[in-house]
Amino acid sequence: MYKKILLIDGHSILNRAFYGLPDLTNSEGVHTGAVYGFLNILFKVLGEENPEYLVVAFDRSGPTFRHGKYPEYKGTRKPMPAELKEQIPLLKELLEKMGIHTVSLAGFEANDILGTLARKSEEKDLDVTILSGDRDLLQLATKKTMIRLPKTAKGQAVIEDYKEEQVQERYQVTPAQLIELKALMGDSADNIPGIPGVGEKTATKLIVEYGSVENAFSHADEIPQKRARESLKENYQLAQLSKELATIDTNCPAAFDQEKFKLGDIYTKEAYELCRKLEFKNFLAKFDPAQVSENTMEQDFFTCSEFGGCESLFAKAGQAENAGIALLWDKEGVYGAGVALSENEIYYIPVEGVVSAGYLGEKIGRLGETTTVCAMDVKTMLKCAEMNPDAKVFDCGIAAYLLNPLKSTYTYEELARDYLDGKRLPSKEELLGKTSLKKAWEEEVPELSHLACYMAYTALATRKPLEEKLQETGMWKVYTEIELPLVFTLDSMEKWGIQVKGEELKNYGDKLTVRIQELEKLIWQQAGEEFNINSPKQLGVILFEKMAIPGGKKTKTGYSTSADILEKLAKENPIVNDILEYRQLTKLKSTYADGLGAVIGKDGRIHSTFNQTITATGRISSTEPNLQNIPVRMELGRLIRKVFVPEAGFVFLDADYSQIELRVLAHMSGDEKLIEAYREAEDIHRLTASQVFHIPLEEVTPLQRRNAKAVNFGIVYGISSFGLSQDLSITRKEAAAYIQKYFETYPGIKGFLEGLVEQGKENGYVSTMFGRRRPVPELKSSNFMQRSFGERVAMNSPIQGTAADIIKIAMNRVYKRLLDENLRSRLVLQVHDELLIETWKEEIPQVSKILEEEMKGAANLAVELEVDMHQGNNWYEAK
DNA sequence: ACCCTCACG
DNA sequence: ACGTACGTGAGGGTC
Repeated sequence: MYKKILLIDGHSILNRAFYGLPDLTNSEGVHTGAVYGFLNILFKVLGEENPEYLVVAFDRSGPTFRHGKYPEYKGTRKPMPAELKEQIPLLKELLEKMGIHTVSLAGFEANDILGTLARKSEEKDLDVTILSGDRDLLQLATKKTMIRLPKTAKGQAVIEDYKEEQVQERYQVTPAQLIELKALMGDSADNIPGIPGVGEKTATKLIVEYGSVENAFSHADEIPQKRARESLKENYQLAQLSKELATIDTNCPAAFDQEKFKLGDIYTKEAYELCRKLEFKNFLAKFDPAQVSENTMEQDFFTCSEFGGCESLFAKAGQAENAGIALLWDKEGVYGAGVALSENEIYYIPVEGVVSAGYLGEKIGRLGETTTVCAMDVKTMLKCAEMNPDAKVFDCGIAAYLLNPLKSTYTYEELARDYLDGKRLPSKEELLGKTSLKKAWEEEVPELSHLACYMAYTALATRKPLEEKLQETGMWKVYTEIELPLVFTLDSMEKWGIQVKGEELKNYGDKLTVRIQELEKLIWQQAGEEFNINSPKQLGVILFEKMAIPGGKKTKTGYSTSADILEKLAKENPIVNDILEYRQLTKLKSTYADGLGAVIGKDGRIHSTFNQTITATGRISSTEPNLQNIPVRMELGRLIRKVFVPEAGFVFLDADYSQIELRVLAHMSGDEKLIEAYREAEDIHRLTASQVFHIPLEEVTPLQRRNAKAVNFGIVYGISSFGLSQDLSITRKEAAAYIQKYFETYPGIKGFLEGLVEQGKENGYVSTMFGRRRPVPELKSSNFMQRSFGERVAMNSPIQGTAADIIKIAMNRVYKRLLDENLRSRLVLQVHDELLIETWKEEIPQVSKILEEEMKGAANLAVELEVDMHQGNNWYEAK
């Protein structure tokens, strides 16, 4: 049994992986799909071959010796897409971290390196396997050298293997004669010229017969095919050149260093870290050889369970400048806390006896008076630990969100990896698996204490690097002046919640049910059978197949039955109308009547969660339940708002910004005409119509106003003629004409939006007025769709984000004034451009003033910020 | 787990 | 030629 060397054609395999797989990115927008695919193939082959030695060869940029012979060599190649190009250094880094030797050589292609190393390996009596996607390498096949070509056959990844024998079978010639074939045929991919009039069949015949180009030429007169005969005579020199170009140089100066090629342990810690960063979840297990315990900090963890110990721990913490705090809790209770004072003073405090949840909450709350409490999620902590809005806190989750708002989670192990030099900590799942906190606490699972300690440590340790990054990126002010105070504002809103009349909500739901059942019968009758109307699949079949309504396919999974499609069919098909009504009612019933009913607390109020680290633009979001999408546009749905009521003695004051995004656009673009328009207009859409269509204000028709409004929206969304045409049901041409007219009317807008795209391309991110950033990795995509999306995002995010910044500032100010002025009124909801205050009746004038002042004064724009305000005895009336 | 649909700004 | 408006969350169906 001979020892084996595996030689890999790096670019070729990466290339294959890139085009064969969907273009994956990790949550930071780094393209990783090709590297992932490369690893997949690598592991498969390593498993099958079990080589002693391994080398990956790469092409080098710049001309090779072949260009010296033929400058047009490979001249027709398309440039590599940016998503692929950026993965090359990534792959090299990964290979290096796996201890795999890579080679490239100026003036030579990877093929030459592979050929040279293959021959040298054979001389040392090694078996050789070459892994590549490039068939040119088949010329290297021998009895000891096998070429493996990964292929996709019927959707399945398979590898074709070629030794000398298989080449002969497949091509009827020896491996070396493949060069002769190529010399005659040429190769359009490499831009190697062939002999005109000679294709694969003729070339094969000639080489089978004569063995080489030279011999064929010397017997040219004997060639029966006239065209080939004359062409070869005429182009003999060209064929010789092509042969030189096609020949892999097996004597290039690639060093054979057996020691370096030796395959060691590729499952290194460094490789593991990189795989984590790239989010190759499927490979992590492979790379994770007991490194957790090697990297453990657990010797520095202490448990502090006695009352006296806890007292002195918090006393000590109170002297420190910073303390990392992690509270372990869920809806059922508080189980313990982690307290980190330094790298080797990390404590776990289980809830037990006098060390109760209340005790811990109070201690942590107090701590914030003297020491900066660093935590992963301060708002959640505030649910147990009471703190004033002026308490000293640092929220690592929010800091990390600002630095990259595109991630879906901000867990401590990710923060440790990203901000503590790749430090690898075990995740909650790794520590506890699917065990609940409660169960782990009851059974005194030691990993529960580790979890608390790791979290507390990370919160403490990441503070400094996070703060530095925020300073560097110019987001420190956004963090300290907007986001951090907002934690307390939102916490207060969540705690107050909003009162909901459960009885009335139920009645509303029951009324819906009556009508829903009527509609159901009606629809089934018309369809001629009973089916699940809620199933788009079944509905599609009924409408477009059984009833043969013309409307056609849309999605890849079947027929589209979305409202905008159905609306077009409603006129001629009564069933469609009923379906639309049915849809509307079931939505109201399930999501709102039933959905909201299920989350009314024992206090008769709904306590939504306002998430501060979700959106890409800086908006907040609302969950469990979502109170930011309560119906308003349709009257029937709007009625739901009547069940949202203030407590006795209070009324609702609702204040919303008027067209805040358009005003932000006017300000940020500095477009004089639009700014001027806002200064004089009471109806901006109407004025836009008048200016864009060059007609007097009084003559603007409702349709023209509607169109202008749609264009105004479109501009904010990152206009495209297609999107506008869809919205207005007009042709793209017409839509494009509107846009053009708009830009002519407001010349500053066009330049501004283009500038945003430019900035996005140059910096990789766009920014709001206050410095909040949004990365836009899609701008670099070579895919038209993705790039266009990136452009729209670059245009929209600064506008939406600035509006979000402004209302956040207003919320903080309103919240602070309500506190400072000792008012009973309280902020209860935010819906992006709207604030709802549960207002003590006697305080109405004062609260109105506060809302007006703080909302208008939140930002100083070239255009006034306008606020509409209403009051009422429920949310319906107040809107 | 993922898609479709639809509620909001 | 590509096949879209920007930002969310929830419920139901399907696999």
